[in-house]
Amino acid sequence: MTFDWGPPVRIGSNREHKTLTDATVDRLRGDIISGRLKSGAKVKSEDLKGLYGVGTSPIREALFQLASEGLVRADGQRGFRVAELNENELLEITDWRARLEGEALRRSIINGDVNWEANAIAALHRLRGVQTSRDLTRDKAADLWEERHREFHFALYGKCGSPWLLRFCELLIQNGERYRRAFVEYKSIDQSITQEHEAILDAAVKRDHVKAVSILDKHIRHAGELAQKFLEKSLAPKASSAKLKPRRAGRGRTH
Amino acid sequence: MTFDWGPPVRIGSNREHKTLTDATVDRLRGDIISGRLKSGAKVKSEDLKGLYGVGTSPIREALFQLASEGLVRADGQRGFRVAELNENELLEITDWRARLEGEALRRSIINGDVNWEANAIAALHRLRGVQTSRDLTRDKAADLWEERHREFHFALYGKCGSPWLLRFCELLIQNGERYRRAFVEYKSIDQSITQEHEAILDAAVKRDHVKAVSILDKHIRHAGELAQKFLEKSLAPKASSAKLKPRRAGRGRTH
DNA sequence: AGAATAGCAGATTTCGAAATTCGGAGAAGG
DNA sequence: CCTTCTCCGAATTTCGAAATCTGCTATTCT
Repeated sequence: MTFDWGPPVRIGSNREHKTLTDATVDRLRGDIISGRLKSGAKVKSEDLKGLYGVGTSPIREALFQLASEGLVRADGQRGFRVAELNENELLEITDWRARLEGEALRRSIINGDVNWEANAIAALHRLRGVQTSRDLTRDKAADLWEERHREFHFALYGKCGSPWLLRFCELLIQNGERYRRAFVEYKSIDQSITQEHEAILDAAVKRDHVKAVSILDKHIRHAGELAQKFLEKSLAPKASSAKLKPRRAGRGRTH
Repeated sequence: MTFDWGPPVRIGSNREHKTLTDATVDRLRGDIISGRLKSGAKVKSEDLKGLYGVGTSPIREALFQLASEGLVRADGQRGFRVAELNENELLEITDWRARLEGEALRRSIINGDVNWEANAIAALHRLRGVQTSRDLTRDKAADLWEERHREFHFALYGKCGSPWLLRFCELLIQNGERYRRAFVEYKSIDQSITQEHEAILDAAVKRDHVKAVSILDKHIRHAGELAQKFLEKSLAPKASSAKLKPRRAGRGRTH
């Protein structure tokens, strides 16, 4: 009967979709974060209507929601486009992720009970499970790894006791993930990333929040630098491919 | 020609409304923050359609946007309601406001140029201008004071250099303002509040960020405690008025 | 009488089409 | 030849009605 307070904290795909709009939000969000919809691409509701098989309203409603989350920009009465990626924002997101997620982890370690530990352990185990997948470049596999990865992090932060903090982390993680998936070509997961996860969980379960937060900080900045390296490489070097963000997004006028 | 990066940072009422939906968002947000739509109240699109004189779509799109901002909750297929206020959230918002706005102010003082100073001074001057209004309980006057107040704070934070930080501050301020306006019965502005504004601006212009941030911190926690005091008084004491959230909200059916 | 089910009225969600708006192509004028 | 204005097609926004869903009420069965 009593409502949860604080902003709704919901990650990625929820099991039950009561509403067509909800389903569309998740699907669209997934397509943007994963990079299937490219940075800066125009989003034509007409196209999505066909693609997702829903009417105008759910798509439009989803678009407005994602605009508030920073994944999409509403452009006057000129429709919507996928938010542009840029290096400054990556830096900013990485920095705030490190700060806020660090705080969330610290508080969770202080507040967390055995159940919290169990959830985190379970989440890391599930993450290990998809780790072994050979081919993470395939959409399906990458989606799955990222989902488990998010779940692990949020299992860690779950007991921070602050819905707003969780919401902020969620927004940052979501937007940050776009950079990894847009630029980092990971065939298989870097071993050091995996080790960091283990180390964070270990310190967390031992209630050593100083150590845990310190590793998490390194983990996040590490990921940020990796993405940044690729991003620079993509933007700077060969002016030939300068027009990355290839037009191939909108399928309107080929040629 | 080039897009601003980072999430869109827009406060309250924007000058130009290109789209009916945009106008509806601002209007609805105003009605929620000001308390004209009460905490927990059901939001019937049918009612708003009549009240605002627009069709289903703009209202629905606005509702989804506000849901992402935390002012409204979307409830399965059971429609929307104004987000509930509660004491825990007030505490949380106050704490995060102090932290994040403090950081925003610190960075702005470090980055800010003469123009930034000028804007802040001008904003405070405009705030002083409405300060003299006799009757701040009237919607119009309170709306104006709050708008100027927000503008002053944001003028201060404007040079923090971090769109995400600004966005977070914006969300917190918005949601925090609801508590003041729901519970604090301010006939005239407390003198100490006014003095704090002056002191913050003074320290900011003198580039003393330690002092400025310290006063800001006090300012925010001060406002939080004030709201909390009233909130407790409203919730706890007389079970008689247990059904606070008096009906007088919607001016639709004066029965 | 109590519990469970069917039916109904009120709301909400979803659709498809009408009305606006944008941006460019082409004509007219300098 | 360049600029400005007008008109047209494409896309977006907005509306209003049809389809669904929810929660309550009345009815029926045990």
